Amino acid sequence: MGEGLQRILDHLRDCQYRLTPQRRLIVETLLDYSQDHLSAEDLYRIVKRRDPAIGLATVYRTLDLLASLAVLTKVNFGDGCSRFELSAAKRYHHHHHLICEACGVVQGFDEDLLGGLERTIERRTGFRVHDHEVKFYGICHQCRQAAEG
Amino acid sequence: MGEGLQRILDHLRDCQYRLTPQRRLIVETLLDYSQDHLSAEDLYRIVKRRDPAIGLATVYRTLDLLASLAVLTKVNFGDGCSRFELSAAKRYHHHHHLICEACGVVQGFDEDLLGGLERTIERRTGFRVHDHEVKFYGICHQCRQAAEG
DNA sequence: ATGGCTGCAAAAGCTTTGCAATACT
DNA sequence: AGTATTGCAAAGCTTTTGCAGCCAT
Repeated sequence: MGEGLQRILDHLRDCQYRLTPQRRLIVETLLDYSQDHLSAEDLYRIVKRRDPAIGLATVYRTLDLLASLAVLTKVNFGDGCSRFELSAAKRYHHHHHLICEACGVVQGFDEDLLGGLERTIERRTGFRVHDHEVKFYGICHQCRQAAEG
Repeated sequence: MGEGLQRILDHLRDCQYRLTPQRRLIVETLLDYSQDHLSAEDLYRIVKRRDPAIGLATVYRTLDLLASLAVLTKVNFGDGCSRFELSAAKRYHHHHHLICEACGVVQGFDEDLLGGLERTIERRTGFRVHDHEVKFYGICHQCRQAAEG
């Protein structure tokens, strides 16, 4: 079993939540697809292959639970549904997204874009910033080649 | 009549769209509330006070139209609906958002945070970036005072 | 036994669509 | 006349909720 999986399951237990087979399966699947940004529906379709009895509501409830424990982060790419990513992916606030307006692919991008800026903002606006999120919209390499070729 | 209003109406006409009373009312209202981030429902409630016959579908269709003409930009603050802002507010890519996690207020914020970065990203990832958007999550001044006071 | 969790189905939002009626050019 | 546009209602989607039954402690 992966170390990340064990850590998440321990965290669930520490917070007094039960480790049901459904929750375990959902967390495992999320880790299997850690590079993607799955929607609830995506995840449901995948876990249903392994446990046909699972219900969509359970998937939603588990995603909410994991988000409330900060295991997952909800992200919205404007395609009509919420998508989720492992919070581990954005440690240090250096995780951002490149969104291709042609094919819709979302690519993670890790770089300290705004280090030190949060304090400047607090001084100027009175907002105490906890987190930030940058989305870049453009055209990915492949779509550009397809358009030119 | 405001200059901004005239410019938008001209733009509509230039693109071969009709200037119906409903569209005119919606654009006027959007300009009146240019500081806010209205949802379709918000806007519907406001314009309905001036024209009780207007339909919600017309509001949605007009918002889509204005967004497709780049007059408006759709933004999502994770509250379950799309909100809109005048694109004029984010000329130069220097318009960002501060979102208070306590009271939900959204404050615009204009500063060149990422100038010059888009080329760096293109060199490193192959993405040609057209636009970007930064959201800062934190606690606003008032909520902090309320918590401390 | 108690309380958490599940699956189903229904309901709730937000948004889109089909269509007949209407208004504009 | 011809076509874009409207308003209504219905449908579509994602997400949430109520509830009876189930499972773990």
